[in-house]
Amino acid sequence: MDSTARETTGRDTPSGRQRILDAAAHLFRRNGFNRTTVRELADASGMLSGSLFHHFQSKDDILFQVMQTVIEDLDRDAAAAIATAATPADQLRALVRTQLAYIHGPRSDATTVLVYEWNALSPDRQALLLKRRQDYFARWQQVLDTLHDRGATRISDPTMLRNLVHGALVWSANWFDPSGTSSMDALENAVVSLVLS
Amino acid sequence: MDSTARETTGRDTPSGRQRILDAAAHLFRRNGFNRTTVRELADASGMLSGSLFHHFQSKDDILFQVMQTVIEDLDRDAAAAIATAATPADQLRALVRTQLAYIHGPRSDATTVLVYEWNALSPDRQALLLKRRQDYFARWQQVLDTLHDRGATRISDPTMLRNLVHGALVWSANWFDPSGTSSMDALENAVVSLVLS
DNA sequence: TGATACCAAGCAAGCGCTTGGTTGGTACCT
DNA sequence: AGGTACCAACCAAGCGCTTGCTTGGTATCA
Repeated sequence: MDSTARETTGRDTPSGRQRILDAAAHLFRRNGFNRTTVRELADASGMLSGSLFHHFQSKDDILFQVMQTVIEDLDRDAAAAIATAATPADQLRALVRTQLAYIHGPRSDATTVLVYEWNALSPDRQALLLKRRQDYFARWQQVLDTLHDRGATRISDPTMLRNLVHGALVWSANWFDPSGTSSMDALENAVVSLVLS
Repeated sequence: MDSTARETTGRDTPSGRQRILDAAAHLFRRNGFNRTTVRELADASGMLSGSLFHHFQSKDDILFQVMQTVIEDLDRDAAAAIATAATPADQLRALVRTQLAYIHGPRSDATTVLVYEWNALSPDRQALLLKRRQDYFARWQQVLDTLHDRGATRISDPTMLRNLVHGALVWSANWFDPSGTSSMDALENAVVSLVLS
């Protein structure tokens, strides 16, 4: 499901670079990119602020790396999940499950940062990530188009449906508690049944 | 629908205070609260930075006032919209329409700021707005509970449904263009049909 | 011996906010 | 009617602090 283990030197102790990325995802999510200072980030990574810039060019670059890693992994996992699904309905479910796993699983910090701190990233670096974003949305679009052609969706405009579902999914980061009363399966079922007629 | 005309001295020229609030909503939405400086805000309001603090205690206070105004108006308008609806299904439609009017209408800046800059507000000021937020959600909850009791919804958990729909609605600020090809009526219909079975 | 990873110290710029003062308008008193 | 007092709204300047980032050096290990 993920590839968190990359960028380490030993087998168990994350490298400085990875420690920074993990701490950044966590802090950027909780306090936002601009409210997080390089000193806080260095502190959480177990070093002094100046040492961050041995690993990254700038604070902006750290945000970019966090986002790039997660968007590439998400797109790859989504493609793999679709490939193993037999029917279009199963493909939809696979997409929903993959997205929910990113939003609420071990990569939740980086995923939430990707969605909600997008505007904090400098426009030129946004442009570098845009293609992957479009690729990912194109996978959704194709599945929903197919379902629509077969009359299986309850909304006539597949693009609008994709946007609405995407909103419902990413907003769940703000209210859904995976350890709470309702399970992630229940959430998955609810989202899928929103789409299908 | 709104009460934008308050806080003015003449009939057409907004007071300094209102100019600041309008500019703040616009800038906070486009650049975020923390990336907006008091100098930028003052410039957009036609005064120098120090003069802002004649009208407000702090930059934080400006954000608070923007949010408070819009949340109170939204809650009031939602209550009024429900009151004029005959059936629960009409009440749902009224809620959707009201929310969409705020997200994409003349109050879109302040509404988007309320949703997406919530965490930029200091916790003590968040607490001051929490009751209104809860009141607003309670209106949704009541309508969805009623629909659920009558078997009119397609998801068994009304609270989960409320959260999913809320996400779909607020996310539309990031993609929907009211002046584009698909109208706001189409969006309203899509959201309503997402809920009803 | 050279590369890697970090520390210690601090710089330049920009931040939110404060201060003291000016101005035009309104209310009151005689 | 004219003088006085007051006031909101703003300007001009800058203070104290934090910010992202740089620099020069040191320890470790290949």
